[in-house]
Amino acid sequence: MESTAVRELPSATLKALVVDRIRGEIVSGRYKPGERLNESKLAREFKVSRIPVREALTKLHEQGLLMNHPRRGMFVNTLSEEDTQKINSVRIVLEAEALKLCRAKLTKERERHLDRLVVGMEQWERGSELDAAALDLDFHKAFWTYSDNNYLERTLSSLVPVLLAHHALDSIGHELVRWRLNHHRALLEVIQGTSKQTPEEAILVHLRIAYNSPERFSSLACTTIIGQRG
Amino acid sequence: MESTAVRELPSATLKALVVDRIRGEIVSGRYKPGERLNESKLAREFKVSRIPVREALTKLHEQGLLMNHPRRGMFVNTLSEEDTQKINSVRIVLEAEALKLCRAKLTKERERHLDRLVVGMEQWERGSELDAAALDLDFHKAFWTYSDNNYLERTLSSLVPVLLAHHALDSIGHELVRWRLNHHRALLEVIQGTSKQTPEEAILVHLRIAYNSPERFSSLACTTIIGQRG
DNA sequence: TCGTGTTATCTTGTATGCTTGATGCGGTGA
DNA sequence: TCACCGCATCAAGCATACAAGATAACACGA
Repeated sequence: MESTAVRELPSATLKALVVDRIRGEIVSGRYKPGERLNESKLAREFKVSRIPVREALTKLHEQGLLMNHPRRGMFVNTLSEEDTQKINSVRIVLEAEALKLCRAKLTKERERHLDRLVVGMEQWERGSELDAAALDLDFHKAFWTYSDNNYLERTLSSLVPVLLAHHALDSIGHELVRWRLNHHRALLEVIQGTSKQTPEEAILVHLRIAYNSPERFSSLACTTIIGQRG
Repeated sequence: MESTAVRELPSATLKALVVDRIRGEIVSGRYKPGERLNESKLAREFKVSRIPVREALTKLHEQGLLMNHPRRGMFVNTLSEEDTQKINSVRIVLEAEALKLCRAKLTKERERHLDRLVVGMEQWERGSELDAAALDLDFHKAFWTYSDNNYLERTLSSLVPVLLAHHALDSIGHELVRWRLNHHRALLEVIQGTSKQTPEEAILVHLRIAYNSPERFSSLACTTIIGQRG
């Protein structure tokens, strides 16, 4: 257990370092869903006291990566199929909104930046799935930012990364990852206004590449029953 | 300074009590926007150690009620006009979605509950503005819950209460508060499907009662310029 | 008089030790 | 044999103590 102590790069605060470290362990799969995280044990492991660890755990809890069983401890959150669908259902609404706003506020510079990100993804070859997830997230975060509404951005940032933390993209296979990465070109076309799809359609198609029924807990799943009012 | 110690009602954890207490002080306006909150001072005031206070502050920070200037302390967040508009712009999208879902998942029992809440608001007479805000929030939280998507509910819960924490309803006058409370009947009719308004229209009208241009940073503000695609 | 460097002091960040509540095991009785 | 009660054990919650960064005031020099 010669786990590198956390003090290496002297950064702002130990808490932040521990947060990054633990998140990394979860995302990379070393801490598995359902596993219990012991404060003292982590403190010994990271060579810090329990306080920064404790605060890091509560932060990750707020972000939804951990479950808290009071006076019992923190557990790595296990995301059920329904949870994933519910998150994606909210995501559809918010990302569609972000696409519209990004389209309305687009500048040449922003367009170039988004294009660079898309090209980067199209050039992805046989890299690791983790890299793919990172590239994916980079693009999404970029157009969230370009919505010019930082609350929209913040909301999406607190919602979406959890999905990627559970290896959602691992199991869908290499060619699907490839397809998904390429599909960001379609999103960019929506932003540029050169697409025939509505933002809702585009983001729905985009999510369907990696998930089953991502719209299941959204109003899109109800409109056929209820009528076209919504 | 005879501030009641916090140990009165023996609840789950001191941290939770301190969170509620501080949030109350902010909402009630005793801690003013921009004011600095001193850990030690609060600890003495509440007769607890700094740890629960510290953790409470970080929690309120995550919720957006406080700003954190690292190694400097926590400050009561000051919400600009733009911030309010940005939050409301996200809120429109999410609450419209919640209305649609609630409509699709409506049961007799839920309908009765929502109706009771509306009646309660219609009977509000010359109570304090704080009570009005509480009633308001109760109704909204109810139909968030009835969307049957707890992630949608959580997202709204992390976004909306901040608005009410800054006396947004104080300055709009008694008759406007009355009007706003009564307008929840319109939202209920949307949920019941007996309204001629779309959910988006209804929630937009609803927010316009208390706020200026709540849609300013949403796609609704862009459609007239960009076209009817969105 | 103004600007800069130094220091005093305050406050957050971190460490360690104690308390309390929860869990699980073993013993006892039916 | 099974159910229930008590006790040992352990980890989270909390308190106290220490360290380090930041601010602001003051003094000194230009």
